[in-house]
Amino acid sequence: MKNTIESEFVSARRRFIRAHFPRLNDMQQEAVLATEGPLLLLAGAGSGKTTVLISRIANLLQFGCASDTDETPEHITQEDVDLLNRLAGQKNDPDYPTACALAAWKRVDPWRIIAITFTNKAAGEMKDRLEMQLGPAAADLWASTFHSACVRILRRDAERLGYPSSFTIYDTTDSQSVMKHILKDFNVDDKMFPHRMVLAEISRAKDAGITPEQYLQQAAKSGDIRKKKIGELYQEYWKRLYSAGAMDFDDLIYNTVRLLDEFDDVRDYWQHKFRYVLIDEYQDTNHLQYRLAALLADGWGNICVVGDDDQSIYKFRGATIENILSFEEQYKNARTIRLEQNYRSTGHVLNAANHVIANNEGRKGKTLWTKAELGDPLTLFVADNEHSEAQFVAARILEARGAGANFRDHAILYRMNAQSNTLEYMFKRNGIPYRIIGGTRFFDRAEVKDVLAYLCVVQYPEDDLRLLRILNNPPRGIGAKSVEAAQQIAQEIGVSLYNVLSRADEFPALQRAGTRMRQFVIQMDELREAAKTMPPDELYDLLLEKTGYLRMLQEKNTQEDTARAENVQELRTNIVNYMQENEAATLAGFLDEVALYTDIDSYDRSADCVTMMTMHAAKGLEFPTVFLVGCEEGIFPGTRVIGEPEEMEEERRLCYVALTRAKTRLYLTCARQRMLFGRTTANLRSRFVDEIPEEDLQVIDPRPAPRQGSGFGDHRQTPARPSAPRRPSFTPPSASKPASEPSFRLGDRVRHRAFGLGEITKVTPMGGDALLEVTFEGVGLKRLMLRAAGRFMTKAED
DNA sequence: CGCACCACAATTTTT
DNA sequence: TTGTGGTGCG
Repeated sequence: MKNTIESEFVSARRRFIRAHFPRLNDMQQEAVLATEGPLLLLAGAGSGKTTVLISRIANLLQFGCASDTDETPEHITQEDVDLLNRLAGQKNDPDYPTACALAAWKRVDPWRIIAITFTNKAAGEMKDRLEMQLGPAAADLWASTFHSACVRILRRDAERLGYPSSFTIYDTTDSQSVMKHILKDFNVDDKMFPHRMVLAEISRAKDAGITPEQYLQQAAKSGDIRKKKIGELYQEYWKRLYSAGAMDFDDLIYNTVRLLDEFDDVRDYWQHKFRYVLIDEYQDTNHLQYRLAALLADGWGNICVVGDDDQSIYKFRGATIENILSFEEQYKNARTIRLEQNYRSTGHVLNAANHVIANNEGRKGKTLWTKAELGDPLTLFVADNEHSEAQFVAARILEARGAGANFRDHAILYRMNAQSNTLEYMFKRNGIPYRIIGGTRFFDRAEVKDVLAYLCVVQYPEDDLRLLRILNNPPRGIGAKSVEAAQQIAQEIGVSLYNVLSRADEFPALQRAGTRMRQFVIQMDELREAAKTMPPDELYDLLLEKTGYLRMLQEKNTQEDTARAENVQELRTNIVNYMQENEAATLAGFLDEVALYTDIDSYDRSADCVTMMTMHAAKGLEFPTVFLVGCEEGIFPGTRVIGEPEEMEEERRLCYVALTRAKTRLYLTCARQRMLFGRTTANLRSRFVDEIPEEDLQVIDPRPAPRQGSGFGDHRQTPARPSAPRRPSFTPPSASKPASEPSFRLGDRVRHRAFGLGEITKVTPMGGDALLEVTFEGVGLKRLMLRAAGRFMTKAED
């Protein structure tokens, strides 16, 4: 380019825009300014990735492609250049808006940007932050998950593929349920073809873009009997979902890709619409998602993917690290920017994480660094068993709390959900408030699924799966036999089950329950009629009332059913919330939202609770103090990955993710002996712990092993011993109390390390231990177990 | 048809 | 150890 006033203007403009984002570091600014063409952003943990994404979008909206083009307005003057130079970063200057207008070039309309994230929560946060920075314009921007973006695209054109535009979404359990039925109907042994395995294979096939027919062809060619069978199951699965007007999670992506692939006008429409495509967490995309991203971005070629190959932990779900590793090959003109400065953790934490991940082979390679201080070294606590491990964690938390920290500053991460039990138990005894993320999700609970199934059937009666779920629930005298007969008929004459039920009197085979079936249909039809005019919340009330579902729970009157009834009520709250957030709230919209909703979305950091979750669930979160429990060979890394180098690398990445969640304090714990699934095992400490440099790790071992190196024999599995001796604090009633344990009585004034001064208001002896109710000043009532909490409490002298 | 009892298996799971 | 799913009986 000529060295004229134009080129001066271009560089001044770039400087000006750069200065518009003063709080970003150089690399972050580069990432924000590089708007055009393919961009790979390798963003390490805690490197301010989200801030960059937000700023990038802000840049597009405010300045368009100005920071990344040589194009200029006509008739540039020296004054223009001077203005930009003078006002760079001077946001308070009255002329600043003028300068901004001068700098802007081809500003982007918000609806031309699509930002895809992996969780609703991430999408929601992005939207919130954008709205905060940019005002209402952000509302028109697509910030959503892959799946909800696909639902939006499909709702518009699913009919092209033969699906009703009102298709329902099957979640994992729904898919499993369909597959189980298929296996039964096909007389296939669940042992030879476990439903989960078949579904995984189908998922893989869809990921590779293989239809059932293609799959069967391939199977025939290879002569593989097993493959042939799976092909048949795949075909039937496809057929059933298709005729139920349903898509599973994979279908949402798969069908969107098909839609864009096969229909030029549809592809043109979306490609033209989305001028800038952003994909977050790119390391976790699968092949299908990669294709979708490419299809969406192909129009303008402006695709920015953000990810961290070291944080890829979802290979088992089909994510392929290849997408990120080969991005530069896929897009020859791609630029790559690395964000390696970490703003989250202290030096020791980062150092440990860097060293652990350095043991992996298949990575792009990057090293996080920080300006922060070294901080405290990590602590490894070697516990005798899982109880003393939990005790250690509880003690540290109470200590910190006593020193002014909040419970919410602490997170406990474990490899598998089963590990949470012991911790929960210990926290309950010590009155530590906690919250568990994951495990059985709210929307996975039977009663919630039941009521949702009712809503689904109201919305779309052809949904056989949901219909079967509710048909005799609450019991209506429509037994398995009658249902089976009706299904048979439905299959024979090729109509939906609902259709058969609605004219059950026509079929002699259904005379037993025919009347009851028709009653049911009448009831559902009334609800469907009501649904046309009634708002979702009222419809919900009517449904509970009419179907007698709530009544059934209330009448049983057991503790469990009361909880279930509460959950059913809780779902109503969800409906009301949904209605408040969406002006044009419809039942269909609510069901969409629910289908794509997960637990982690509802994680709210405001409550003062310790957070417990799996390491997987912790991705993207951060906490001042993190406990990584169960750092043992056989648990983390798990038995299954030992001896599998690739799997081990994924496990190590998981470790990297876990370590980098911590801001300042990081505790690792392992137990010499642990009972899991009713088995007691002795495990070596995790190899990942050994990969942490000595200077970053302080080991606390209250009982160092008396003899060492006696070989593997010490660590092999031992059979369960139900009456194995336990730690003193858990001794059965017969054992004598340690003399040091103080005795507390009703009315005693006490001082607790974490909760401060209080008075014992109730003492309930319980099997050698005692449940204390203590009213603490400023904290309120806490229920504590004497044995567990006693060590944190002294009698207060008045 | 509904309930109770017993065998069996149990990484991780953004959608 | 815990939860779930299948079978058999009342």
